[in-house]
Amino acid sequence: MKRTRTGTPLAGAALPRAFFETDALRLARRLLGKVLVHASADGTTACRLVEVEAYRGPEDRAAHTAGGRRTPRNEVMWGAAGHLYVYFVYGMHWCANVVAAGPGLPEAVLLRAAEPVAGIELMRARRAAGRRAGAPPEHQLLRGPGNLCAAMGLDRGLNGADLVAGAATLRVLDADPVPARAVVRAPRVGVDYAGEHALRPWRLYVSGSRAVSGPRGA
DNA sequence: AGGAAGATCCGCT
DNA sequence: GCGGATCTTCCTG
Repeated sequence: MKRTRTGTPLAGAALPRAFFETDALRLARRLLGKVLVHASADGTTACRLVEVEAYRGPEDRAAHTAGGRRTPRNEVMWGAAGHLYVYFVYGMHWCANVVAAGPGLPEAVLLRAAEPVAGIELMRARRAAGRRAGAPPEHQLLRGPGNLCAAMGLDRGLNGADLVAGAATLRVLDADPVPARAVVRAPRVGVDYAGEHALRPWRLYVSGSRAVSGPRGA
């Protein structure tokens, strides 16, 4: 079994469809600590999820599907659970979500931050591409949704990709769950436009992880 | 057809 | 803490 220096195993079983078929808030909680693996042509990268956010269907004004809006961009959110929803923001960043719930229920979990588990050199190379900034320390390679996508090589080509069946390009591997005492719930980041919905504590992160982005209050 | 806003990141003050 | 970069998507007219 391959282990990293943080001790996270890269040998967990790929999680089945049923794991994803629940509402986004529950899925967000379940995803903490799990390992996302991307086997690309350039090599394999894997990371342990430490920060996620739930986006919950038509009623959630912070979600792309607020008010039941269904567009080409958010189409994947309306489909079956266990697929990847990737979109482009601010003219330069990709963001990746795991689709939750079932067809017709547009819920998803935004992947905000993770710790490197495998393929760290490839992550560094991807982060360095098209950038003039110096090399970030290891714990910042996957810090923030845009950085996570960059390091993991997630972009438009993976929008709609199945995390459970079909080509095994992307998988979520089982790993030790994060104990309740280590889970912090906080308001979501960057959704001030959603009014009072922005205050809902649907951002979950692992207490103490240096990879967590944004405000890290007690 | 046009324009405004965006689930961000980085560097500088 | 603030603003600039940068461009797709979606809504309006």
